[in-house]
Amino acid sequence: MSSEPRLTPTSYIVLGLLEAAGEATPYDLKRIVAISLGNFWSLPHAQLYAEPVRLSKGGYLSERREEGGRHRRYYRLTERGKEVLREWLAQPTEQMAELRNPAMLKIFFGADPRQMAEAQLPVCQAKVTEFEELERNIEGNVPEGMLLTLRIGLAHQREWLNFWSRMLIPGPEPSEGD
Amino acid sequence: MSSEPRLTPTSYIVLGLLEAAGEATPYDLKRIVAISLGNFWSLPHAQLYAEPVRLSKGGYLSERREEGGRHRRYYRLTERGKEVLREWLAQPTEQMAELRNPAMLKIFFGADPRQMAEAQLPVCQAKVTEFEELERNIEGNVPEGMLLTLRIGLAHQREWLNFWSRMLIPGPEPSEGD
DNA sequence: CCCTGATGGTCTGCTTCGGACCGTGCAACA
DNA sequence: TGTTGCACGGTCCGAAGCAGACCATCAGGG
Repeated sequence: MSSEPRLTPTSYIVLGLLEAAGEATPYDLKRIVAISLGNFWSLPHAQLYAEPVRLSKGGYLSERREEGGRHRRYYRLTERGKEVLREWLAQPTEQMAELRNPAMLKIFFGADPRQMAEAQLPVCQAKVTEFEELERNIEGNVPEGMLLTLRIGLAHQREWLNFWSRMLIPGPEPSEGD
Repeated sequence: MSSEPRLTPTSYIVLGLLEAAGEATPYDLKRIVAISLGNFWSLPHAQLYAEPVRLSKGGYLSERREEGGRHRRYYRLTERGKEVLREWLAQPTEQMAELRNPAMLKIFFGADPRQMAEAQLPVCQAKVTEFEELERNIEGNVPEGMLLTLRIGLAHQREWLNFWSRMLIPGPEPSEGD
């Protein structure tokens, strides 16, 4: 009864989504991810097809197949699945996020911050706006946790916006030669 | 120069580090990463051994081997390596960072924010302190880009600190004793 | 001279990534 | 009324990244 396949973050994402959805196909999961979780934890859609297979084998999910044209797979949590999800949720973690921004990496190695800012600012601004709208739309009719994640996401996005904006302020000459 | 291996972020990290270092062994790179870049873009040390091999094959690095006991490999940028690095640095990118904080993921799926905050706060606080010290120590004697990345890293870390602190403020009761 | 621990390096198995590619059915339109 | 195109739903694969066990060299002290 111990670890058959080990459970990774991806596993818990699938479990978590299925708990909320009740029963769903990978395609459903894919769409849900696209409008929610994907904002801060993206994954290739192929994993949402592969992972449930692994989880079924481990007894965490039950599977039901459609007979008709597209043999859709419907997945649902088993008791065991619910249990491991509950345990995971109750287990605090000290792991922290990394920044991993490609533009930042370039700056670290000496790229021109202004040039990066010019590319980053528009997308960054768009993200902020998007998140703000999203927040307004979901406030009140969505679990508290999702709101919190959106808010912290927004806070970070604003921090980036701030950073990139500052890069563009025509400040003390970018001294070519000193 | 046939079958080029494609250049990934990891590749550019190695190239970038080598440009600064001149010549270095993977072990050198590993130590450099540990105290600088690793703060916001970590990688398993094994990659710092594997990647230079790939890069050498592609003609981006030259390799010199020690004769003695540990056949250390010393790497150095070739002209070609310098060139692709320069190109990469000059190329702005719109890609943005993801948040990917495991604690946040749990909260998204309904975990108790306070409980997570209790685990996150101490490490988070420690990071902030560490970064602040680091900033004081390197200010002035390090390339501008590295300072900038440290500063934005610090800003984000503070944002997290803020977030987790707020979670702990004894606010509208979620029942404490159950 | 052996033990221990730091230094320096290799290997392996699995997960994740990215994207190409494949059927099915519907809808536009010639 | 067929054909074409495209959105939907899904599969597959190779390459890159991750985690961590493990190995090999060397120095110093008992």
